[in-house]
Amino acid sequence: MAHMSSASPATRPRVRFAPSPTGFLHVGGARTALYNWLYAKKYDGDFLLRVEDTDRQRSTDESTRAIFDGLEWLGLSWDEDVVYQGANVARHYADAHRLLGSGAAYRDFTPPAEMEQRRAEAEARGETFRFDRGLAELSPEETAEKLARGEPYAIRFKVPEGHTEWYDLVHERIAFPNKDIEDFVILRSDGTPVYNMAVVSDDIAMGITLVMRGDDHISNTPKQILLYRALGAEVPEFAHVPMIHGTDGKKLSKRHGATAVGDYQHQGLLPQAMLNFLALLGWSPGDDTEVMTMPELIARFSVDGLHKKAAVFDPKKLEWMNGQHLALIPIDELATVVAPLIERAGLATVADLEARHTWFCGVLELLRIRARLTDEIVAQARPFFVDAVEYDPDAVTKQWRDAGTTSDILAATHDRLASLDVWEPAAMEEGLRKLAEERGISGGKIFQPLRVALTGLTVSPGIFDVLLYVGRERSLARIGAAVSYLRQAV
RNA sequence: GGCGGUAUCGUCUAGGGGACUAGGACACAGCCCUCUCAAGGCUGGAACACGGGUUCGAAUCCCGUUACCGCUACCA
Repeated sequence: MAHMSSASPATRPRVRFAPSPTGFLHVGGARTALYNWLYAKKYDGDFLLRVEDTDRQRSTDESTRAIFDGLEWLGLSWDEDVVYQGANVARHYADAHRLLGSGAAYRDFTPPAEMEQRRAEAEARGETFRFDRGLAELSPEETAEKLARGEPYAIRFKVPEGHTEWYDLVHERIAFPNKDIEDFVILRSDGTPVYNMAVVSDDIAMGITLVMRGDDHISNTPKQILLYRALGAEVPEFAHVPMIHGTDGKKLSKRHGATAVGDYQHQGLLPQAMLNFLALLGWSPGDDTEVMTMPELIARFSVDGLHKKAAVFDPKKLEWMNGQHLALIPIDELATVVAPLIERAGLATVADLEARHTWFCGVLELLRIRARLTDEIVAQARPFFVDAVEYDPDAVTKQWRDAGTTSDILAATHDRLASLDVWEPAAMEEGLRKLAEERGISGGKIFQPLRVALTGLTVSPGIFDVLLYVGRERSLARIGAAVSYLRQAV
């Protein structure tokens, strides 16, 4: 679409994210919010939040809270006050009546039950039900009569002849013949607004310049454009982004595992990794770049890179992405994120970690490269915090098979380390390699049993780093304890 | 059913007429590195849905078919 410049907006853009508070913040919603947020940041616009709570049956305060929490965790902060759609029903009502007054809409006295019956009958005959304006729109006399009798009525929009089209920022031109659009209800007979009416009324009031939302709204768009025009308002730009599917190609749902962003937060994901991953699910910078920080994402984001095709959510790649960000994040920042988790695991208090900040960061440096989730960091941090380790049975059978020779080697290892002048990796390695040479065994024959003695496990960071961060006293004590344990076992 | 949307490795994608024997990433397999595990490096298998056009030439443009998705409510 050469004639549309989607590269940058002419006026200060105002975009919005408009979730219904009927559940938790879904990854699909989070991504829509992200794209809107990115767009606002990129072009120095406003990112507004509107809670579409007009469905009183399904909307809950708990959901509203969960959506706020999710957005806050992700760092997708919004401008201005949150708009609650339910607070604007008076305006929606007034706008619907304005349309009635101008002749763009009409009263429909048909009881909902009758409409339903007609629909069912048509279906029973195997026909496609078509709404018949001729049956719904009454003459002025009939209308006046029913009005006088106080009969309830809904207000329907009178869809004009012709066709409705727009240049979607992701799909380019989309057109609908108006004959395929029924005269839709904009105000129910109980006086409450229907979705399309509320959305358009609110978007106009909020000064929204670009409506970026899921492509499940494509068929609502012509109705909304018609409403803008009938209301005499400027039609905003539209960008319909694709859906996110589960691994079976179906719309993402609970069956596909975690779909709420809160679940990922609790699984040990970094918000920037979640955002980076989500950004790439429906958008591409145009080259092979994948791992990006938020500033990079803002700099590179463009609606031109938005995709048309639904993407499948791959948790494996999300984890990989998190691993990349774990390696990228400034260590102090990581310490801030992990410290509360360490405390929750009962290993140390946040205050304690602050007091030993340098040491703590050193431990994190050791673990971050090996972990994909912050939870894994916490699990692997255990040996650095506890007083005595528990021996993993598998580790014992694998590395301590022969208790006699193992205890012998560990005892020698203990003495060699204890004789060191300085407690630092280079000296440790030199001493232990020399010991191995003297005994005519490989280094691994010393390092592996030692690893079990220090951590209780078969896997850990480099053994000299473990010795360094566990510290001289505790290391020697643990090795001694292992020797006793093995001698007792003999 | 009607209308609309979409269609490149298993998955995320690059590609916008010749640079494509189709590139990268995740996952998978092997190798290297190595005290274990990761990380990292290297290698490998793996895709243009199908059929017609347009063109000297199509993954790229057009049409159709198929498949999938969405909408079709006095839900949002």
